Amino acid sequence: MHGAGRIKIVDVASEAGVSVTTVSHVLSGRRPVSATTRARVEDVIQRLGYQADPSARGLRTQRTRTLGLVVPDITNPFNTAIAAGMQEIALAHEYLTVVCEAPMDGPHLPAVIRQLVARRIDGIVVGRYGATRQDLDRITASGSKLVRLGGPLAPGLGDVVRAAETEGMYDLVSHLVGRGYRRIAYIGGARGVEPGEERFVGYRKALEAAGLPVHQELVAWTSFTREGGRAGATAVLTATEPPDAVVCANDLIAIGALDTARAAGLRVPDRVAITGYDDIEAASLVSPALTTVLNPAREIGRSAAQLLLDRLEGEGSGPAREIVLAHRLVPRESA
Amino acid sequence: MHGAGRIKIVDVASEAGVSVTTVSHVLSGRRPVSATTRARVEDVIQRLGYQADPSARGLRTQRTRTLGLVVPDITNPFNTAIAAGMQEIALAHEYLTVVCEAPMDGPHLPAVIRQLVARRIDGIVVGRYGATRQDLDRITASGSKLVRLGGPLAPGLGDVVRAAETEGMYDLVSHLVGRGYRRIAYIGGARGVEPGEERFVGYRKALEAAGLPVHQELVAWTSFTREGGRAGATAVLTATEPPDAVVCANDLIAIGALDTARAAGLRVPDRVAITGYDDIEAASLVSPALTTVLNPAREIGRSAAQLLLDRLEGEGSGPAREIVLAHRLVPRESA
DNA sequence: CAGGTTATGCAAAACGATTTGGAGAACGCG
DNA sequence: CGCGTTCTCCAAATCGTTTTGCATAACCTG
Repeated sequence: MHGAGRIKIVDVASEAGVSVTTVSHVLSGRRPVSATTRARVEDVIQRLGYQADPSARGLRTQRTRTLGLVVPDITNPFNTAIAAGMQEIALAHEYLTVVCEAPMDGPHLPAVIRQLVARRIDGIVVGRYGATRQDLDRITASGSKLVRLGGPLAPGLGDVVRAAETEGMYDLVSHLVGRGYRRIAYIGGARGVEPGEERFVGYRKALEAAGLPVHQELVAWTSFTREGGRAGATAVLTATEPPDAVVCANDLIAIGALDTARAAGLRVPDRVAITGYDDIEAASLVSPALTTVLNPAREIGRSAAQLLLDRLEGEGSGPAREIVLAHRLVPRESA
Repeated sequence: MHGAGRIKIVDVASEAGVSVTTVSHVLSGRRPVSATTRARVEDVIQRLGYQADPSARGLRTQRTRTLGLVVPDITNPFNTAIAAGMQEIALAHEYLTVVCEAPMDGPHLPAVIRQLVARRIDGIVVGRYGATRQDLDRITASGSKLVRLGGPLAPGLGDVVRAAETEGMYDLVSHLVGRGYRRIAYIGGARGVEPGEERFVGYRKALEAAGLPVHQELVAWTSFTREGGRAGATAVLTATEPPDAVVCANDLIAIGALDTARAAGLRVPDRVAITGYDDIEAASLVSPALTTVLNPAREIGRSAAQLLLDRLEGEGSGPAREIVLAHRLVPRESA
């Protein structure tokens, strides 16, 4: 019924003919143990399948060997790819990863952070959204290590991992220029939303570098949805001198733009090229398949976990660090 | 730095002028406490923001107040929707949810299960895939509660939650019949894979019920991919007497079938209707948008968590239970 | 071989909660 | 008023580790 006789460290000790102290030391390596003793103990551990009780260990060490990830939407594949990356690194170090959903609407974030802190989660990765200074402070004040996904690098707010949005868009637009496109329009999502702004900067810089002007009538701001893409595309495609390419701030917008182009009878990419950003699954499933840019989400997760583990296993303090990861261009049919 | 002075139960006790025992009792309600004392203690708890240390509590109670979900692919939105549903219920009971990825290839599953069991996770939900009897036994033997997503209801193997695949497909095909389609083809994924087989049964039964024959030349078996859909559609659409509708075992197959139809110049749904199954995000993004069936993943997660909590908080034993959830037809443009 | 290191292992004290056997107070009843 | 019940609350034991102060044993070094 109730796990009958789960073996404990004293069982291992007596079976191996040593004290529990010694077993603990071969486990942690905090004090030297002779090679022969160590071998005997390890053999017994193996044979009995001993695993330290995490609660007992946690009580003593004040550590849970657990990493947390907080995201606004757990069903978004980006976020889960980040989680998968974290788990990959964490499991190798015998850490568990818990991913928590804290939707943007309402005060979910503080509540979830409180939960994680109360649980003594060793390291917490906070996704990119409205985390207040107070929320983040609560994490660091509790002794948990913090990594943010994006945002400025500030002392006392943990390390940062982010993707090179600006550079990714720069590469994409340069790619289009290289393929001969000259009048390149831009459809952005809502103004002022961080990743979107950075992408727009990349767009401007790429045009600049190619000696092309930024036509005001060729940039439209809408929302990060398919509907927004439709609206933006109508605006941009009806310009007095229409564009030969439309780059969109994300894939959903691009799919909307595809709708408008199809409705208008414009063949893609022959008459007009359309590109997305993020490489969501649907990007490769629509037709023509979208040329887009891949967000290195899994790699972001790996890096974040590694940063946390460095702080936890190695020196806890030290200056805040930032890791910037490159995006990857994914050329497909739509350009 | 290190959480400075986290308050413990003795702090609460002294502040409230009672013993720690009393505080514990008002927390657990295992022994009566006078109304006035209870009020005073609860007030102090509130004011000081006391939260019991989970390790200490876990050490004593042998419980972690944590639920686990094991899935083959964490980036699959189905699986994360299940996780979201679990978390919704779990959080309300102050339980945490951890979701672990154990890919199908290789012996990941036993390793992950070992991890969870070693961590004393109170309840574990195992997704639908090759879990051996031995894997599952390890869970129940450890004292953790088990819920499986699909599979037969067997004593000693925990409770089961599953979606009504057969009925879902039955409804879909009946829907087509109701709209006047008569020669309805079927493209299945690999033979012998459980959910696929059940869906095929639903297809057969629906035709039967409508008094329509199952034409052998109108059913094709391929793989659960877009490529499979293309191949299956070519086979089925070139039958001597072509179908007026093609139902596919999942959305990816349907998207592939859409490709073939488009390539052959067959307008959808005018010349031929095409339907999917699962309602992945892309189903609504392709054009024409796919008529499909929604897998109640979030609801599955909720039910699974509820089953576990029932066992954990209420009576632990009792006969194995099974919850079957209905699918929901999502009519869109492709039919 | 004396004296000083270094290796090795033990016993006991934490860690912070829950739970149990009782002690003392309050109360009802004859 | 005496006695038994019921309310309250307390002190102490317990959960399974890690860690620290010591006691040996083993090993150099001159």
